[in-house]
Amino acid sequence: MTEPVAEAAVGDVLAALADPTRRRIVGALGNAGGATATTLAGSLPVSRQAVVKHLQVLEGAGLVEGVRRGREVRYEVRPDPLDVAARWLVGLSAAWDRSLSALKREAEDP
Amino acid sequence: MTEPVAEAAVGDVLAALADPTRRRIVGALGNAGGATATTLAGSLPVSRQAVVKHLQVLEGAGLVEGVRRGREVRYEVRPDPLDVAARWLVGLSAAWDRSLSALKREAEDP
DNA sequence: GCGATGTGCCACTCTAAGGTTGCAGGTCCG
DNA sequence: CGGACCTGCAACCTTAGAGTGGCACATCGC
Repeated sequence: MTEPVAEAAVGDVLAALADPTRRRIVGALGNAGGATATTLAGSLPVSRQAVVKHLQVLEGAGLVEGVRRGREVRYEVRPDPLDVAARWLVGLSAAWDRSLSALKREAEDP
Repeated sequence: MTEPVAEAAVGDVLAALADPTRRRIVGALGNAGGATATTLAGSLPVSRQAVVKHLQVLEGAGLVEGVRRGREVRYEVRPDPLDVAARWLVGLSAAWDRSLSALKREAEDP
């Protein structure tokens, strides 16, 4: 029985990406190649502090990382946890497919 | 610019899978090949009604489907939305990698 | 028919997540 | 130095969601 990935870490990533605002944040961070919380708040319908909270959640999931540069904090994207979560989803899907085909076999050939 | 998948549907799947109890439910449903809410509640630390609510959320995301058979409702797993969500994650990861390598190029070769 | 079993729905509680405002503390620049 | 700018922290509000209990209704087996 292979234990592929840490389930809790995947849970953190899924929970982080479950929020629409956070998905917009990671999207903006992705194609801008990094930004500050203040800048992000400018193109979002929420306040700077709300963005900061979201960035902390994302950082907790390992999806972004803040780097202090002078008086500002630049947040960058960190793709590794995404790969882990994607692999987990694919693995689950494969397990389901196996289970479903097994059921089908059993139903058609008792 | 390809718009690969419906963002809202992916959000539903991620939100559904963000809850640990729901992950346990889909796991149990996966390797059991279907079960009823009452049966599931037997192997979970929550009540039957809580399981029913979770199953409704999962059904709303298209991850499971309930089939009535007599007086009981058997819930089965539906892997398609999982694939969609997995593809979305992979696509996002790829976009980030592109963005990161572009930044790196720019930094090393101005 | 009748009891046992399973489901559906309603009202209710409680906690945590998302959001806001206000203020204090660093940091850059004229 | 002193103002302008950005961040960090704390208190607070509001609502969605996770969970429970209770009761009515349908269905199977005897």
